[in-house]
Amino acid sequence: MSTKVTTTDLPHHLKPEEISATNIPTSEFSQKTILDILNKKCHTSWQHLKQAHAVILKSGHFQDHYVSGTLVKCYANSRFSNLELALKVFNSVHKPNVFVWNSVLRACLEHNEPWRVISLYSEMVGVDSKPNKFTYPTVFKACSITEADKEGVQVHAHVVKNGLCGDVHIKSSGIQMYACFGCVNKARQILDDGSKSDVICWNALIDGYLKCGDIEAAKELFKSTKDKNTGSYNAMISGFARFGRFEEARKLFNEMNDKDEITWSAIIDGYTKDGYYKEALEVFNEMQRDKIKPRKFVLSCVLAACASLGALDQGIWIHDHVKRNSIYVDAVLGTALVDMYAKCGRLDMAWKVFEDMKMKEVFTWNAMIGGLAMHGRADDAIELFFKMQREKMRPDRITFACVLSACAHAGMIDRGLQALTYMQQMYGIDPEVEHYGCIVDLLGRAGYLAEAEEVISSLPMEPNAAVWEALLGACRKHGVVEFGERLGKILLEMEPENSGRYALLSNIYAKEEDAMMLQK
DNA sequence: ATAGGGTTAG
Repeated sequence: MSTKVTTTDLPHHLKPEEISATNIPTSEFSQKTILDILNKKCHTSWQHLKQAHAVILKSGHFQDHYVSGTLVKCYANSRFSNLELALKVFNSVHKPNVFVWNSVLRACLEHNEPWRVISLYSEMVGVDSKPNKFTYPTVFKACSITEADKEGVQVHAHVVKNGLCGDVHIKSSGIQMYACFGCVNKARQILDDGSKSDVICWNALIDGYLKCGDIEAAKELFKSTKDKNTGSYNAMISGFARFGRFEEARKLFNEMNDKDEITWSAIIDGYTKDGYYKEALEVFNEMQRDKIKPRKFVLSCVLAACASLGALDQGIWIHDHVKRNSIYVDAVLGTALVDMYAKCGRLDMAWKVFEDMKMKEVFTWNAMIGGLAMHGRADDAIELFFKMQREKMRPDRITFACVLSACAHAGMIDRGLQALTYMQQMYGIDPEVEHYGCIVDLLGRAGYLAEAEEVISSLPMEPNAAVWEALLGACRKHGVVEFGERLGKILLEMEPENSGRYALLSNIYAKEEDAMMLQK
């Protein structure tokens, strides 16, 4: 092994002086020692990782694929996890073997770059590095996430060609993938291909049937599954809850002996999605009596319920729980907190959480901008909207809906119309029905009813109920009875089950009565 | 020898 290191051997991020600073005689490092260091120390200490990297380069162990593959994993999975560095290391490996390839594919998947997984996989096949049974679950999953159905089918063909059909890991991820594409029959074929399946394969198909809406097939399969585990129940419960079939969900739930956090959050989330917020909070309390420690999944669901109920006390309790247990506030949990505080009228607290968050995603900004908009603080909302762009966060269609609604609430017609143009020209986002709803609201609130109606009649799509509702609200505000009445009837025809519409319509009549009383 | 699968969410 060569002990000399030239700069061309180096992944760019490691400077020559960082390598020479390692004065330990490299001959003392065997492969086993290096792997030990990588696996034990380098996940938490950046310093250790860089030193180990230097030693690996100096000692020539970099050519050892077992070592370089592990190094790729360390850069991707350590606490400082950095995909770009992992890729740099990978790119400097000469003729990577299948282990190194698998490590880099995994790294991309875990860093939410499924497209990269697919393109690296085709590169891998192109350079004739033969994938093995560890490669395919990662690639199938990447195809599922990106809904790359053509690629997925091809990859499946490779599995067949390589004679790996019988592997249960490949089977379960393949079933999951086909179900994701809506090809539940293909998924079934994989299960029934004659090789052995395990409970995870069965669960994947149960979930597949439920995702495709075939509840009866799922029930049938669940019944015939011999060794059900918690996951089998969880799949059924979340499926039932998704379709609003709470009695059946609850029945299975009650039958279970060992519920895990997923079981609880499946049912809590089901209630929240269907608007049964009180029930969601009750189940959450039940969960605590059962001594299951809630973590971020459940907490985010419960916060959503608190937000909708305006249950500030419960929300604060959850925030305290997060702090007491030093639960990491990721983008989802943080956004749920911001949203809860904002909807409960505590913009100050929402702002504090927002500012303290390290990981903000576009939906985090949306929650804060939307919260400000909701409370009529249009100027602040717009300012935040610009700040977001200064921080290189790209607004999406929801951001613009929030900004438009801020303008509508504050009666800023010109700014609202500007924002709409800006959205199209700067970000190439075509306005959708939700944006037109905001524009109708914007014009209607300010009393430009004819213009608002004009917008509706020139819509490039079918107006939805929210659009008509915005106009109806405006009619009510400005006491235009006949027009409002006509609209109210349109709405009742569109959504007869929505009782809020009756209230709105009756408000219009009430306003008319007031007017008549005044005339007398 | 090393590495991989299903079920919760925004």
